[in-house]
Amino acid sequence: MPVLAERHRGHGRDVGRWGVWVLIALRDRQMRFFELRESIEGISEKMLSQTLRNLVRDGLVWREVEPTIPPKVTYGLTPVGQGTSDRLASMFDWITDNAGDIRSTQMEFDTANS
Amino acid sequence: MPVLAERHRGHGRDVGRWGVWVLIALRDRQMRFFELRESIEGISEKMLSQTLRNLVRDGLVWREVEPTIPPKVTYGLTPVGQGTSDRLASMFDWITDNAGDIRSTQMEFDTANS
DNA sequence: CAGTATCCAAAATGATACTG
DNA sequence: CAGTATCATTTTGGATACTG
Repeated sequence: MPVLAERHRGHGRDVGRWGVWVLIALRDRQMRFFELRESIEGISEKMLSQTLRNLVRDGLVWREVEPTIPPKVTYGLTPVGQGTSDRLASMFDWITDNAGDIRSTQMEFDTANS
Repeated sequence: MPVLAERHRGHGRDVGRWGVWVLIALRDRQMRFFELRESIEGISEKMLSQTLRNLVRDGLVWREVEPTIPPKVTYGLTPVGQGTSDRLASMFDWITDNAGDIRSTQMEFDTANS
């Protein structure tokens, strides 16, 4: 999903297939890096790190470091990120609520085209 | 963006980076294939065709063929697709309205990290 | 703990040509 | 007009090892 509704290269940035899940994960509460890694099934450290960097750059997520040893790094939603996440969640809820419809349509489609 | 809020392979389907733009484009009115191609800047026929097939499969978009020569094929949003598109648009509007914030955050970020 | 670096595999996309 | 087929390329992601 692109941040900034622009398709032209140079502006905006794509948060990739993982960005939406990070935004959703942070909706309930702020989290440490490892908590995000554990709560987002299937994400690698590399992709989580990369996705977070882009979201921070875009101002949707903030990052706070406690320079202890070992360090603690916490992430959370900024106001803009919160609004984005809320609207994203609304869309997900809509899709989930209509999952029955979607599934049967998919099955009909796959049956018709096999 | 995944259709069906599931990350596990086998279910849901990814409408890719173009799906959101198709959903947005069809928000105002139904369109023919070539109209979509012209209104979505940068999309190739291949990707448009592929994206539309997935959206139809997912029941977010309907497809109607007039078997004339040459054929006319029209696409539009189903009720589920309309709801999805509305919520997507709401998120885009939010991001657009906050583009100023986002841009300055990006610039600060890029300055700080160069 | 929270990353980065490197290398490789896989998937998505683009360009071009072609068809009913 | 509305696609599909094929191939090249770009992009993305995963595995692994390493570091402050």
